[in-house]
Amino acid sequence: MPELPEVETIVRELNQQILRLKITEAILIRADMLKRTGADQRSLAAALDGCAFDYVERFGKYLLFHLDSGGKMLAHLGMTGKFVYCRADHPLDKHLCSQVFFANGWRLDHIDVRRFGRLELYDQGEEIPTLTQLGVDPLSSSFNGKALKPLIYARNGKKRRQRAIHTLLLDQSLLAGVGNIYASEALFLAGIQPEKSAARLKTADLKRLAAGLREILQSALEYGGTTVSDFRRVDDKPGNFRDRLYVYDRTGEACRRCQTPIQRVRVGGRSVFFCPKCQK
DNA sequence: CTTGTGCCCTGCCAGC
DNA sequence: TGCTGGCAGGGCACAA
Repeated sequence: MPELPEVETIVRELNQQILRLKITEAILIRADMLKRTGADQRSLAAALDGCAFDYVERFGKYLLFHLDSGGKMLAHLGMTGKFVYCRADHPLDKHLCSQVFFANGWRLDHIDVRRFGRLELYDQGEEIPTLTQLGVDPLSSSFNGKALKPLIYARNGKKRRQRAIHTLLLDQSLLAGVGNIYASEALFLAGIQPEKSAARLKTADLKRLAAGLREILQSALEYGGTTVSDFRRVDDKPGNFRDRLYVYDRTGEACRRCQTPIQRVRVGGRSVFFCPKCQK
């Protein structure tokens, strides 16, 4: 599942490979992937044909493609989405959702098995509400323990949140880009039990949690992201961070720090992994 | 406002 | 062997 490091990996690769290439044709194959009202099968071609991408940006787990027309294409990869840049005659994937053909004889495929992902088109100057609602980005320079305070205090006032800290880490309006894998990993690095109520966290816990988030996201990025099953880079190759995970998907395996078997629990309907000895 | 639930969708796997 | 049911999950709509 593409989270912050995986999306950042893709964005960097796209910026190296597809900028300023003239788009000869864009085809929407799965019309239901284009989510905004009024969008139909022809909308993608209408927005992209004859243009070129100026640059691609990441906001949390979203990719924002800037067109030289001033228009923008917002993409989310959901659970199983990927962008693959390949020669125009490369075989078609069974789960192809859209294609962008370039004048250099290559194409960019958007492929998504479960179709939890989405594309949205925006005109020049149009506001993108999806992005303005996102919380702080854990790789931004200003990110620290203080930036995590919205996780433990309700939006208006001093009332403390009672929910499990793991659940709050997944809330994109509080913290943008963290998903199930890195929430588990960061809580391990911070030594915090994932079911612990946010109300019981202290300033020192938030400081360790912020440091843990930065560390795990930064190192995952250096390894091109984590592939559990579906994530692929733009060249269709997997990321290399899976072997370095501390707890995620390691039920029963030895903790890398104390050898205690890693446990799996359900928190807020999600599978969460932790070391019962290292995390309190 | 907060919090919880079910839905979207397909591949995979256990069980018969 | 081949079918079936359950499970997985990010984001969103909706309910309480």
